[in-house]
Formats: sequence, C-alpha cells, structure tokens
Amino acid sequence: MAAQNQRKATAPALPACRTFAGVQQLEQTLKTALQAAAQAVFNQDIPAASLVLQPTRKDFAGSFTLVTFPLTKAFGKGPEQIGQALGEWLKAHVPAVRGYNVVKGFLNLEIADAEWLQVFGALLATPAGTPVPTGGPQRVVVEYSSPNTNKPLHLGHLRNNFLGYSVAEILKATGATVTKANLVNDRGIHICKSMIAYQRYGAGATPESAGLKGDHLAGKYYVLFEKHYREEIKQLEAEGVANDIAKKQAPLMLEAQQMLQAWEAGDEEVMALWHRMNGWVYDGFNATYQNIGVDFDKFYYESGTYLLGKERVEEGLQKGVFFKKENGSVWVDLQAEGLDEKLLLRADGTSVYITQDLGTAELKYQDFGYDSSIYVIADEQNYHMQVLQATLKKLGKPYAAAIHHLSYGMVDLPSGKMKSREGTVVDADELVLEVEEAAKAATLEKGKTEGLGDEELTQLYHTLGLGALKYYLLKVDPKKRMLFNPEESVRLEGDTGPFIQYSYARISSIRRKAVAQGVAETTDFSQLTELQATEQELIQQLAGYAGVVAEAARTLSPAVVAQYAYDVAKSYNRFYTEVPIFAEIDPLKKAFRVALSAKTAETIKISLGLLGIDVPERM
RNA sequence: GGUUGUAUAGCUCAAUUGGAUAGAGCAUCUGACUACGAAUCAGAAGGUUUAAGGUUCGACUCCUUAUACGACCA
Repeated sequence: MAAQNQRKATAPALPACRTFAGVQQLEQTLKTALQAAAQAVFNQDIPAASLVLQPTRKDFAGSFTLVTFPLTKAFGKGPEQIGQALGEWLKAHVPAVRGYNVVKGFLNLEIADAEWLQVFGALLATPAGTPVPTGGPQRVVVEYSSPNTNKPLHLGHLRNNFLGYSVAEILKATGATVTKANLVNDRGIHICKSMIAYQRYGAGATPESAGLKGDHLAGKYYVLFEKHYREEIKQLEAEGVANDIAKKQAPLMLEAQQMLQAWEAGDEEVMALWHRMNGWVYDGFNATYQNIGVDFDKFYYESGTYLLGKERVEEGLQKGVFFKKENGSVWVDLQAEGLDEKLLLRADGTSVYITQDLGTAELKYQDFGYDSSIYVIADEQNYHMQVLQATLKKLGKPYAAAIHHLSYGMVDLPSGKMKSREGTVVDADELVLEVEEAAKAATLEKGKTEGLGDEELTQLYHTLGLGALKYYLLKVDPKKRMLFNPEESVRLEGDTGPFIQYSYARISSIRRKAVAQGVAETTDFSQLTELQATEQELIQQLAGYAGVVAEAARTLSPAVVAQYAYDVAKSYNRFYTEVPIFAEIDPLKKAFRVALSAKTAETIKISLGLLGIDVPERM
C-alpha cells in the first residue's frame, strides 16, 4: 500500500518509468538523503547530478555505492573520512539504510529488506510489457534485411535480420511507433545475370519441377552464370586478350548488359521473365522470413524508387548543389564534408545505388514522417551511408538529420571470410535445419517432454534451435566483427539461448506445481521481515529491466538485452539451488518465492521476446 | 596512398561509458542429483587489457606515436 501511495506522489514528476518506479524511487530517496547528510555533516550543498550511485560490486556488502572521490575537493576531507561520515548519518537518520561500509573512496549502502519488498511490490503492480519511455525518437523506421533477388539468404543476412527485428522490438518497448521496412534490391545487373543463365540453361525449370525453393533456384542460375562467365574470360585470355578487357567483352556479360538496357526500356519479354523469377524469389524469401520469425510492415522495391531518385538528382542540379561533367554524368562534391566527389547518375542516364537510395529515403519520409530512420547495413557501407546523408543535407531535406546507420560488423567463419566464389557461404535455410537438428538430439537425450505430440516436439526443436542461433548472433556488440563457429552456435549450455530458455521452462514447472498444490496467489508481502541474499539480488536484477531497455534503445544494441536475460537466468538458478520453495513451511514465504519465480519467468520471456526468441513451457 | 574500425584469459565474448581485486561461457581440474527439472549449481586454475609515452586522486576506457588485422575511397 505504501509503495502505491509513494508512486502516486512521484507520478507527476516522473511519468516515464512506471516499470522502474520501485528502484528509481529508492535511488531518489538515497540521493536526497545524501544531500541532506552533506548539508548536516559538512554544511555543503551538492547538486543531485554530481551524486553518482552505482550498483555495488558483488564482492562487497551493500546494494548501492557512492564514489566519494569527486567530493574531496569541495569538502576538503579525505575520501574515506567523507564516506564514514555520510554513511553514519544515513544509518542514523534514514530507515531505508540498514548499514554501510567504506572501502577506500567507496561508500557501500546496505538497504533494508522492507525496501526491497516494496520494490518487488511495485514490480508486481506493473503489467508485463508496460512501455519504458526514454525521451528518444517516437516515429521510427527500421530498414533491415534488404536482400538482392539473385541469391538466397545467408549467414550475414541472418545477423542483419535478427539485429533489425530486435532493434525494432526494443524501440517499440520504449513506446515508439516503429515501422519495419524491407528495401528489396530487385533490379540491376546481378538480376540480369540470373535471368540470362536461366534462359540459357534453365530449360523452363520451375521451383516445383526442380524441387527447389524459388530463391535457391534463382541463386543456382546466378552461380551458373558466374561459372560460365569465368570460363569465357579464361578462353579470351588464352586468345591473348587482357584480363580487364576480357571481363568486359565476354559474351555473357555483354548479354547481361543488353538485358539490363532492355529492362530499363520496358521490353515485354524481359519484364515477363523478371516478374516470373522475382516472384519465385519472393516466395522463397517469405518462407525463410516466416521460418526465422522476422516480419515487415512495409516493402519497398528499388524498381519502384529509382525513378524518384532520378528526380531528386534533377532537383539537385537545378538547385546547383550537384554538377554535370562533360560526359553528362552527374556528381555531388562532398569534399567540404571530408568526403570525395560522388557519382549520382551515370553518363548514359542509368542510376547507381545511391540514386535509388535518395528516392527511397524520400518515400519513407512521405509514408511515415519519421524522426529517426535506421538503416541496418554492414559496416562495409559506412562510407556510402555518410555520402547518402551528406547528399540529402545538400538537398536541404529536413529528414537528412534523422538518418542513422546501424553499422554492424561482418560475420567471419573459422576458415576466414565468407566467399560465395569459394563456396564457403553458410546458407540460412540449411543453418536453421542444422540448429534444429542439434536441439532435437539434445532434447531426445535429456529433455522432459512427456505428453508432447509430434507437432509440439517439432515446434520445440524449432524454438530451441533458433533460440541458440539468435542468441549467439545477438549477444555480440553489433558494431564488432564476429566469428561464427558452427559448433558453438548449436551449443545449449553456458552463455546460450537454451540456457535461458531452460530457466524459463524450469519456472513453468514450478508454476504448474504451485497451481496443483494450491499455493496462494498473494501480492501483499508487507508482513515478510527478511530476505535471503539471493532473493534480494534477484529483485534488484528484475527491477533493472527498464534501465536495460533504455540503454539498449539508446545504443541500438540487442547485446545489452541478451546480457541482461542471461544475468537474470543466472541469478535465478542460484536462488533456485539455495532456497527451498515447496519445502518451505511458512505459507507466506512459499507464496513469495512462487511469485518471485513467476515474475522472473515473465521478465525472461519479455527480454527474450525483444531478441525475437521464444520460450518453451517444457523442454 | 587517404579515410576509418578493431585489438582484453588457450578460444568466443563482457566490463554500468573515467571508479574498487578487469568479469562470463567454452576447454582443463574438483565437488553436488531417491528436495521443487543436473540443458543446473558450487569451487580451482587461467591477465603486464598489442607496445611505448602522456593526462589525474583513479585509465581496458581519454590524448600522442607505433605495430597487427579488417573495411571503404582511389
């Protein structure tokens, strides 16, 4: 009751963090008290902002720590002396402070159990999934996946897709309106390569007749093109033609370029084939997207945006911020921005990548009026994205400043970089099958799945396999290049997705048992007097959820959430082994531990949900 | 050549953004299942944070230089 009243009292000042209310309020109490202590003991006024409270390290007693070094100058005393004096005053005057200790310049404050129970009460009173407002952007477009339509998705795309989906979910959790967008690169020379090869070697094959997913079928012809193209180059070189000229004059390449021109001219036959093959690819992509659990609110196609891009180039010419070279190509000079001159439109009037990017940025703004537009693109495009933003600024577009490149590192294999030519690309569909297989093997060996039907089992393997894969790819800081070790990615023990899923399944088992035993569902634990250390730790951990979401949203880093979910699961597992639940005699304590377990499960479910990972009721 | 990113335990990753004895997992070694799920838990061992300087009460974190690897722009 007391907790609720106090929450009401602070509500007008802090409408933001309802979820965090308990801890935030506790920290606020401590800060105010510290200010009062400084006034009383040292006759000093200290601004609240200069008081930094951090969680106490595990090895020391206490929950919050004040670093006293910054106060030494103003107070004219040593750090330990300050810590002792402030701690003594707090202990004497503030009920929430049960005790303190000073180590060097660190004042560790020990908090009364009653305070933690209040925090827990506030957590229980907060419905799952309550938004965590952060003052960040409110209308956001997250563009991710953005595949080419000439090959199936691979491991690199998976990092992209998981990151994009997760960042979108994290931003949603802050209360923002988020649109997930996919810009499909459906035109250009690479598509024509697949089409040419299909015409030559396809013999009218369809996904059905070939027994292949559409994207894999198209990819097959792309590979065939590259193979025969290389042979043609070799042939020409044997005839004495220089390599760079051979590359341009190989008959296959000439054909592909002819086809691209025919496409731009709207040639009926070419368009028909293009529609047909892209249709197959989209079916394939959609199957993969559904399988890996990502979704999109809006699809853009470069074939539908490049013309608008050309208009923007024209606009830039008229405004005089772009210029034309003698051969008729259009450029923008970004040397003042620390970049180079950049080609915007070729001499023959055909567009380049950035041409369509200009159009797409505008379309997205028209459609959604974003205050933040996030592009999930690998870091090899850093320069390109700088150019895009600088060019839009030159055009005076109001949305230029809202563009944000979520730049992530490439995924390496133990054997080195993935290279399609060397056949070292890890196919997304195959990889998912492998992780499911590994999950199945582990479940058959040690799972507790009595009563599950075949369909539920298949679903379980999928949940666990994808859980392992997603967690593996998301736990690493996005901006860092990462190593993909196939053996480690299917591991189910230690710092992995299934470890966290296991904790959830375990709690589910406890909840089932609690219902069966008729354990009371109480939310009022004000009569409890003391907490075990692991219980207090767990409450503090659970209360950190809102702060974690805010941090993850600020840094656009799902890794922050992944680390948190793992820490919560770890804390719970320790609590679980140290503290009895059903063997507890005191019914109130028993009810409390069941409620604490349930809240932990809920927090795990929501946190993993932000990563796109499901939780199983049993495994 | 120019711009830029990264460098932490044998391996893969953390470190609350300048705070305490740099933490996890894997691998190695030891212990705990007829108490609620051992896909778990407890413990041991493992570090000159690439190198050398600098800034300060305090540096993995900031500055300078160098080295290695990567990306992009020519």
